[in-house]
Amino acid sequence: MPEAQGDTETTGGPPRRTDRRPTMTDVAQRAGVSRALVSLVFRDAPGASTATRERVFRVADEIGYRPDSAARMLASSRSKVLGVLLTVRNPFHADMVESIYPVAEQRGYEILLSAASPTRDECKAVDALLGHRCEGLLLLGPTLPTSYIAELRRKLPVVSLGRHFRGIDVDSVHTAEAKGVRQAIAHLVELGHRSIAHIDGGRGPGAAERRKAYRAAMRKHGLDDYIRVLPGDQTEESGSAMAQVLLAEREAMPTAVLAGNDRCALGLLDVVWRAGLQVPGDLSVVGYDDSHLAHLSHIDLSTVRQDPNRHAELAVQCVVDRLDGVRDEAEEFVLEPKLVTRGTTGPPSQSGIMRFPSGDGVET
Amino acid sequence: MPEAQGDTETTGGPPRRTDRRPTMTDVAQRAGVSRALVSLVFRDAPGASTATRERVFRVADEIGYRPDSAARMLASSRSKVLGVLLTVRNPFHADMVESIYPVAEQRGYEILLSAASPTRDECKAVDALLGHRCEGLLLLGPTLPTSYIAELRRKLPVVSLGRHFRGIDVDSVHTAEAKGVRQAIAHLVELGHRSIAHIDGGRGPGAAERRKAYRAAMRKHGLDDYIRVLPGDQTEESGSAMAQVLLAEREAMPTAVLAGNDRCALGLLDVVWRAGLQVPGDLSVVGYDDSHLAHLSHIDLSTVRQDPNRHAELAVQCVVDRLDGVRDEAEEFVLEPKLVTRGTTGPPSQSGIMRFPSGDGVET
DNA sequence: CTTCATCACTAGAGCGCGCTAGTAGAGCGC
DNA sequence: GCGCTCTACTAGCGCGCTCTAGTGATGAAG
Repeated sequence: MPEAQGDTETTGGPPRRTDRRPTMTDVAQRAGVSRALVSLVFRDAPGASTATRERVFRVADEIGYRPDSAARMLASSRSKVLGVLLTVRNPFHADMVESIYPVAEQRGYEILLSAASPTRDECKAVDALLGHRCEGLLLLGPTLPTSYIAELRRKLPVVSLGRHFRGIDVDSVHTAEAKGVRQAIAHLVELGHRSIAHIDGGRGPGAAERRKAYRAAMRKHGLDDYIRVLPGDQTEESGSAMAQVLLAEREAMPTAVLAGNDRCALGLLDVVWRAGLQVPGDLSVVGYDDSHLAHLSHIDLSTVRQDPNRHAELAVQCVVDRLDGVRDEAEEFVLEPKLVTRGTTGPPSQSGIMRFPSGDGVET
Repeated sequence: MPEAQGDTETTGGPPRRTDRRPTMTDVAQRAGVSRALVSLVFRDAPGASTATRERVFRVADEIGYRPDSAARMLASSRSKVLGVLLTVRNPFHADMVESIYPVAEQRGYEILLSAASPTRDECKAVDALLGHRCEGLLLLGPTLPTSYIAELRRKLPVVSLGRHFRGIDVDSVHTAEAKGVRQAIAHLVELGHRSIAHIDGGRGPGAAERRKAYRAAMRKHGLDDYIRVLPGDQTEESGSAMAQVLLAEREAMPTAVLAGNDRCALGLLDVVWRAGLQVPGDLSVVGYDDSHLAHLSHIDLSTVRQDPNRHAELAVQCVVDRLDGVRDEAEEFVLEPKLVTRGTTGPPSQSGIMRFPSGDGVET
């Protein structure tokens, strides 16, 4: 049977798909040049006159030609694609993704997203990226084991955002967690807080460092006795659960909490607000990340800013440099965090319940 | 300078990247069969003995072979890839993405994610997907103009989730918005509410229908005089902004609010809780979507459930059917919404005075 | 015996592009 | 005329795979 491959004018063919996608050959024919020339033009390579260049673009536009990235990457054995592993529910990841797109584009790379979720583990998500010929991988707060990352790294450049892997040849971009935590604690202490608890981030990126830094900072301020790490996991759930725990303590409750991240802080805030406490009067709360949730006006969360844009920039540059063979040894970019004081921190209330027994060694 | 590129067998090549990726030919050679046979095995096509099949898989595993999807889609002119357009910040989209992955996989399709954001409009995101040879498109709550969608549809099967486009040959999967709204209003009325406001979703998916249904439902219950649509846009911001507006009204404040979606409800709740009001006593709140945010234990939001899993299933099936040529005319899948009553709805408190205990807890 | 179907496998032509090597023609100096 | 360079273009191979059209080997039917 004759198979009329519908082109510009439909030919009432079999119940097949829509129009055949135009190829470079179509453009070449219509523009009266060779296929190679069209290729030149689309790669923005030298060797075509301005007039021809324009004509080619015009014709391409007319017939709706769009370079086929599959063929392109096959032929060039360069895909110009970077894979991004993210957790789809994480707002800070969302922030970074938004920053990654423009940076990658500027460097001439496309971005492929692959989401990990409860039902789709990170390995699987990474596999999908590899199958699509990514040249490099940006892993957002990966929880993959070090050995797996090392294995990955043998295949392609990998950069981990928000988590540093020591001992293996993998680049990383993360914040100087300790510094951020120190700033947060210093801020709270300056406001007059002494009983400052920390909700831990569990196995989450940066959690271990934050925990450690919290303890150190508290000690530095002579608040050893107030050190209190509550278990958590960087989700709203853990924030609200810990809020319940704290509320149950009433008078013994800390006057400030450093949450494991913004999500955790939000969970906590919701419960605290709901219980009728004043923030920051009855409880000051500091988050971590400064994800877009934090600066919603009604939340107005004091938090430690991790610049997603800068993360993105460095990470993309990292991978691209590796691909260009500019660099050979692992690099660790440590970004300066910055405490952003908003509305959830303030002096502990003077008028309410006296939380601290005055005159037993605690300075005021 | 000599560049020892540590791989298994160094070939002192140019300062190139890591190990060459193994190809089908490598597997074939090592397994002592033809390339075509390996192809057969990996496509799970008939024509290979079980023994050979196993051997091929074993060898492939040994050398770390992974089919190259670029080459595959080029050769087959079937990419087996579906593109998903999402807004990376939208939690309901996150829910749907999570559901789409397994469903697509089961149908033998891969998923490519492309995120729209304030700095990357939907057109651009769609373009990226097209460049990657997606065979079909799932658009999550698209805000693209109808004409653009129609144009897209001429190139490939498209299904819109959460929004219906009338008059064009595009499939859609969405909830019977009116029904959900009716359930919500009926629930509130039954609890004794009369003054029920609605925060509008602006141009968001389903917003127009919900608005209309809200008005109709209120009228049905004889509450014409209480009809009140507050402007909004399905974000936390609009929820909190409207909460401020309502709080300022004190005694005149409605006793219940139907928010444009869950995010909006959350923004509203935060402000209301913070102001010291009791939910649901002083104000009942109903969301829309039942995104994962809604059932966080501390939020415990009454909301109208839109089943993301079912959305995903139908949408994928929709596109796949089109690709298989099973169907030819546009189809509209309307899903049953289901009111989920949780902790944010209850009878209104008897006296309006109760709602503002101290008389100056709220700034105006 | 021949014929034919079936099974297990192979040869080889593309898919749409990138890219190297090459060509035609113009311009220029001698 | 010659050779030379430079610009503007083209021919055609091959990236890693799929897929049609085969090939030989085996066994059953005639």
